Amino acid sequence: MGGCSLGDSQVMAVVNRSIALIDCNNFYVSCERVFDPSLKRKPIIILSNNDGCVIARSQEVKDFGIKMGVPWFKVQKLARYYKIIVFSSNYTLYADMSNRVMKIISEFASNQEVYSIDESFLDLTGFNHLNLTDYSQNIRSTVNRLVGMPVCVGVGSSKTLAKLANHIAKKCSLFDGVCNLNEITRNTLDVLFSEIKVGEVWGVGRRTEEKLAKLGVTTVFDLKQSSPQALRKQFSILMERTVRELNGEFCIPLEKSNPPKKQLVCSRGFGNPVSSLSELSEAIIMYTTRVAEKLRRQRSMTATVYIFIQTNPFKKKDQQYNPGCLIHLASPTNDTRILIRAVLVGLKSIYKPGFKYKKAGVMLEGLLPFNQAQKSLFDDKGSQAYSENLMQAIDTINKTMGSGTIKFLGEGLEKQWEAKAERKTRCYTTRINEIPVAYC
DNA sequence: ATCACGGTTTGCA
DNA sequence: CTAACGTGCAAACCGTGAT
Repeated sequence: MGGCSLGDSQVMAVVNRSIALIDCNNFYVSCERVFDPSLKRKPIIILSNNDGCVIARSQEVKDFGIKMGVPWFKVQKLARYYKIIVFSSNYTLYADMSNRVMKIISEFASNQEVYSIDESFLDLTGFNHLNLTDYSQNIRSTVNRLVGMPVCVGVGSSKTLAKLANHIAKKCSLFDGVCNLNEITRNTLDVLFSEIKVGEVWGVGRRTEEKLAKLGVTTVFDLKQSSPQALRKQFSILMERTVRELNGEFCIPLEKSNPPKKQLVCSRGFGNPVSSLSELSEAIIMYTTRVAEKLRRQRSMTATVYIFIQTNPFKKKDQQYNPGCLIHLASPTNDTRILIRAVLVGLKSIYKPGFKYKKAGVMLEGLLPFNQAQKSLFDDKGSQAYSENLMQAIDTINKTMGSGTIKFLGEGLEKQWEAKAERKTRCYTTRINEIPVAYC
């Protein structure tokens, strides 16, 4: 905090924060467009895993009124009518593009929180001598020039306001991609906020919006004028914070970008329903392998594994059966082989023939840092070291030669159950054999 | 009363 | 021809039994 050099002065100036939220426009769609510019200005849809739901849409598709998250089969005809171009999601490509974008953004401030695959907060407090609107325009053009990714920037004195500002920047072309709420007058702000539905506020979901409506709170302005104390009683501490943040109070600090996860999951629906124990085992082994890789990447150990299998809840006529099984391991591990042994025992205990299973998953809970993992009394130091070296070697080979180069026994090669991805583009940036010839 | 706990709900991207 | 509906987190909330 500047201006505090008056020695014994206890009065600290309350610095008005400047938080920016940089959010990519139609992120998945924009990733595809970077590698095929002919897709620009064309209507594009990206499908979720298993080609199940619509999870990203270009502006043209939003204008057609196709909603986020709708099952693909419900809009397939409409999509054909509008000549919409459809892709399966290519997470490898999107993750790599995200890393590039975040790296560039990180150069614009010392404190960055990567909030999601396409969003990042920056703390621009202390940059107030600059024109932050210009500075934000600079961020936009730099990201666009270096990786071809269009982004919008919202600036406010709290994370909640930065989010809201970003929403405004995206909706009103008047703002030219940057909305800085800190340089808008109080009266204009009130008008602006009374035109935005309260559901747009970060932390207010569908249920909370309904509940707020019953109290007569329907716009952002209404929520901003509400009493934080009163709302805390009816909702929770989160709602109190949200109201305070709307009024410019900085309550929710920026967090570390990659805190180790407390829980790791790998779950997936099947391309075709599965009934046999052998096929379920293959799927569960593959998910266990993936989740164990995540575990080692964040240098953690786990003492429990939870597995589940599920029938299709949308098929009301089918008999439903959704069992799960929590397994406590003798001592914390990150060894894929130990985890596989455990989950197979668990799977056998819950499996029943005669059901059409649609989805399965593996979950690791109560994770602890590798160096804190309490080794069990009878643990043999030699086998511990062997296990660590083996896993490290496998991870390195799979990382450099391509994931799946080394597999664990039982994952299967046929994989009849594997999810559908019939319209996937190439991994342009991460797989040498998928780079288009023209780029070589 | 209060706590720890586990399962459920909510929200987010 | 028909049927076809994601994944991965965190945290609050809430009922329960134990103390």
